[in-house]
Amino acid sequence: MQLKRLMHKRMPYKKLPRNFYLQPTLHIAQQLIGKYLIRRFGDQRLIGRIVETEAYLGRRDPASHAYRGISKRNAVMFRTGGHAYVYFTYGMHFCINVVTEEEGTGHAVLLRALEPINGFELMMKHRHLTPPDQGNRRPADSDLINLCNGPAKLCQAFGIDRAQNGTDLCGSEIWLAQDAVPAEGQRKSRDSSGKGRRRKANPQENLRIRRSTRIGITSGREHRWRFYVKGSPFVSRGKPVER
DNA sequence: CTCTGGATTAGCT
DNA sequence: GCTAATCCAGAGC
Repeated sequence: MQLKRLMHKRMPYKKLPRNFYLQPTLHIAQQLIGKYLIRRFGDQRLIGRIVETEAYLGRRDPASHAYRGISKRNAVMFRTGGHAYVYFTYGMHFCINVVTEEEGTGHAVLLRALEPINGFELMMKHRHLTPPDQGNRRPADSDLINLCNGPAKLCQAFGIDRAQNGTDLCGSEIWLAQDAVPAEGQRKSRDSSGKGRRRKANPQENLRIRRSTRIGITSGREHRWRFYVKGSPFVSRGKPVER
C-alpha cells in the first residue's frame, strides 16, 4: 500500500481559538476529527492529523477520571477548555486529553490516534523505531502506521509526558489547528456555471466519520462517544466494547 | 496502611 | 487469541 497522502504539502494551519474548546464536548470530539495536533519541538514541528477521539463527560460519566470530582491527579480537567490533561497509566504509558467547556465541568476529549503528517524521523526516534544504521531510509509503511495509532503511542511519538500536563493549547508549545481555508467571500470562482453547487469550506468534507462505543471501558453502560475516520489505517486497533 | 485494577502496548502462542 | 510489564490513584480497612 502506498501512503502517498503522507507527503507533506506546505499548507497554512490555523490555531484553534479558545472559543472552540468551550463548545459542547461531544460536538468537539467529532469536530476534532480531521484537525491537527502540532508540537513545536526544537526547531521543527511534529504534526499529526486526528483520526480518532473519545469524549469523557465529567461528573456524570463513570468512565471519566473526573467522575468523583476534583483531585490532585485530575485537577487540570477542571480548568477552562483548551488545556492539555496528560495522565499516566498502566505503569508506563501517557495519554493526552483536550479539556473542554467551562471551568469546573471536568469534561475532556481523549486523542486516540493520529495520521503522521510531519516529523516522521523524530516521531520514530521517540518511539524507538529508528534502526541505528539506516537513518536516511524512508520509513516502512508499517512503521508509519505504528507511530501514532493509539493514545499512548501518539504521546510517545510527540514526546508528551507529565511535563506537558496542564499545557495551555492556546500557547506556542502544543496546539491544535485546522487547515486554513479561504473565507466564503474570498473565493475566486464566481461559480456562474449554473450548477448551483455551493462548495462549503468544510475541512471534514472528505472524511467518513463514524462513531462507536469507547474502547477499554469496562464499567457501567457504555456510550457511543468514540469518533473515528472509517477506513483509515491510522486508527487504533482497540475493539469497541459491545454489551 | 494494603490492595486492586486501569481511557495500554508489545510480544508471543 | 493471551498476558507481562510497571506505577499509582482511589478504595477499603
